[in-house]
Amino acid sequence: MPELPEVEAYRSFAESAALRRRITAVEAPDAWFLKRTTAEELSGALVGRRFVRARRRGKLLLLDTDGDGPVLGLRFGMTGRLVVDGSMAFDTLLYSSALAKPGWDRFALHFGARGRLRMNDPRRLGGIELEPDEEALGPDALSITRSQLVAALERSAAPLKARLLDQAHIAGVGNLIADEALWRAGLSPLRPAGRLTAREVTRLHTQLAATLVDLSVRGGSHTGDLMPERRPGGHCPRDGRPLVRSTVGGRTSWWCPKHQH
DNA sequence: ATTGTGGCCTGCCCGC
DNA sequence: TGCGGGCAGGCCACAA
Repeated sequence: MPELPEVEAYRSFAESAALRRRITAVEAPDAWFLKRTTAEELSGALVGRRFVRARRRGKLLLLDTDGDGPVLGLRFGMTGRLVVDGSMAFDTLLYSSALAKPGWDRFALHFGARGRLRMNDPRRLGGIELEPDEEALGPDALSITRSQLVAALERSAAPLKARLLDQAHIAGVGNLIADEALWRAGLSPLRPAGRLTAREVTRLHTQLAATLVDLSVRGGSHTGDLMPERRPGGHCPRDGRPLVRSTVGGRTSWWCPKHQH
């Protein structure tokens, strides 16, 4: 499930492997995968150009093209992988087969005869977009400031976790990282987002940043301390209490009833 | 605008 | 051995 750490790895990989190469062809066999665009439009917009920069905002990977070319936006959904010249940024992805079967290639750009950038996505939940609306996303979770976090939470009656998952307010937090950060911060996912104390906001800000850095270093959003216990019968790794499971913000959520309030 | 719900997509895993 | 159901979740459309 690509969350922020995975997409950041894809960005870094694209930056090292896909820039300054001439795009010679667009291969878009799956029209479903193209959002608000077509194979013809993509071909006309991209062939002959080169990527000059790889950026990321939340879970959206952005590839800038040279000249007055467009921005290409890549979304990975839950199972999407980035493959360049046969190499993947991550070899394994939870909830996704370890194999990147060729039949799951949904989109590719050719760099001459041999080079290729591919998106391999078994479940087709990702997609490709030209000129995505970057401003529709909130500040990136990795660099969000405390005051930006306050702004994202204040006056919201939604459950805290639902707000954290709302990409329009904070970009990049997915289900696993939300559970991990709330567990570390000792905050219940059910707390009304706008009712945190100043001290609690500070704790959340600190622990969200620590979670993102930790999981990136460890190798992905499924490497959190809570993760192994995020299952029926699981216990809090901190104090041993049976974890509670319920749906919050439309997502399966696990948290500790003892230390998360 | 806010908040909640359901559906999309498909592979995998479990129980029968 | 095959089959059906449930589940995973990022994102979007839609409702109130």
